[in-house]
Amino acid sequence: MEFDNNLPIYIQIMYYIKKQIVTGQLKEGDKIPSVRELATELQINPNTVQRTFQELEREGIVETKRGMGRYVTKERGKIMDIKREMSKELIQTFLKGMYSLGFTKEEIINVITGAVENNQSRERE
Amino acid sequence: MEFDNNLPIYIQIMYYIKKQIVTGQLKEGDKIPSVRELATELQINPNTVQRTFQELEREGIVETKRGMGRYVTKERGKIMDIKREMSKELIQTFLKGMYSLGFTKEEIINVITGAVENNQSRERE
Amino acid sequence: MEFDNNLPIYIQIMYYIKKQIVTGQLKEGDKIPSVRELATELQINPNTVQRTFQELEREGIVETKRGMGRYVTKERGKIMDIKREMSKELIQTFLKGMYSLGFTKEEIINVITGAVENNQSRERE
Amino acid sequence: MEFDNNLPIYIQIMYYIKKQIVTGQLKEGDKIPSVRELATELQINPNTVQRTFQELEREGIVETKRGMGRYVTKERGKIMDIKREMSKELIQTFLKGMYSLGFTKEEIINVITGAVENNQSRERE
DNA sequence: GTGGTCTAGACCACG
DNA sequence: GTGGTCTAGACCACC
Repeated sequence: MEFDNNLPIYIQIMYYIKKQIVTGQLKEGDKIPSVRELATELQINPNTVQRTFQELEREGIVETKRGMGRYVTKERGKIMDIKREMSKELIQTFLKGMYSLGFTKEEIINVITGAVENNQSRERE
Repeated sequence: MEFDNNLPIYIQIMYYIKKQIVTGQLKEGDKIPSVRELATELQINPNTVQRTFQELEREGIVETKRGMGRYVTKERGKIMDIKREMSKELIQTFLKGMYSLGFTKEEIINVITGAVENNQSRERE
Repeated sequence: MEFDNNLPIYIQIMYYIKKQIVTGQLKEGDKIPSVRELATELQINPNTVQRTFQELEREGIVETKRGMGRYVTKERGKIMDIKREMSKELIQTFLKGMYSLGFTKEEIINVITGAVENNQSRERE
Repeated sequence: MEFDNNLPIYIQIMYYIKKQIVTGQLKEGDKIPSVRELATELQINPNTVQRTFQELEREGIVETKRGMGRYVTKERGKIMDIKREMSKELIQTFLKGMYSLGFTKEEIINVITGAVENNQSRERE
């Protein structure tokens, strides 16, 4: 995994894990890797991983069982929430940006339809 | 103008000016405000404005005439490039995000069409 | 290190570091001094050093690892590029100047051969 | 004539005129253009031209005859001095740079011989 | 007037 | 500890 220098690493890992949950690669109740494991795997400072997990816990996505590791929350609703929330933010950022560049509604729909059909930006990283 | 605390001020001003150029509020060859002018207008430090302008110049959007101020580049092509580039980046970020959340092409088109028609995120700022 | 008043300090430090890389005093992957270190060592303001490093980074010569310092790029090719680029620029400036003074090719070769053998300008700084 | 943004315009014009003198396009005693003429021709501020001429006068290359305009000095020695001085500076800058990049004497001669024969950097601007 | 550079010192997020 | 950003204020060269 490569990191984007403009974003805090711990945020990027959060996204990484959230995506795994949302797309089902990590299911409800699954154990997630330990701090040390993930740190050596991603070649980063354990403190950074620690911070990632703290944030995920704060959001209620991950739960700690003392001495047994960390687990994805079992609440299905929570997981759906994440997906909805993340997509909503993506959409808003996108639309706000396009509007401020002067694109009209029609243009936006056209441009997205075109991009999706040309499979654009599916590759890359 | 209000600033978002999560993004460097100089980046936000860059966007602000780029948008003005892209949407035609600033035309090719127009003089842009001096460092000191903009600094007092936006209530920020001249150094911060200076940095903004340096970046814009590096991108070839703005040109400096020694002792006479700064001007929007006269190359029309450059301006079109900026618009294309900015929208392309928005689209890629959006699509990449949606795909990685597991959305299909059809879902993406649907969700955007819906959002656009409900006028979402048009207000704000 | 002494600074020439006619050239921005940050440019002079850039050259200084580039030379160290090109001549092998700094090798690929080496850690370079932190902003604060170099600032106190050179008796200049940290902001000035910061600017130097930003420029070097923009040129791809130096890479930042968040919270861990900056490192010379590991790409050997890049380093060779720098040397080639720097010498090419020296040569072009020199030749262009000599030609525009009306020197012929033979005269230029003669004058350089002579100068080199008399060890000119080897001393100084 | 195009100007390099990194060098003061008045310096660039000084070089421009000196070259014309050294290469014989302007001969001893020739009248040089008036401030106004040169300013409109080069599309720059008359103050800038004025400053150019002041500097040239300070160096004894140009003489003012009140009400009659400015003239290239009639002293041949002076003109030879300029050429020698300008070339000497070019050579020193060049050699100092190459040495500090780690080039040896032989390499410098080789590289210059090669460059001269390939007619490099003769074109451009 | 303009932009370019520099200093001094501060605060913050990150690892 | 690290780098990134910002403020405040200064000085300079240039036009």
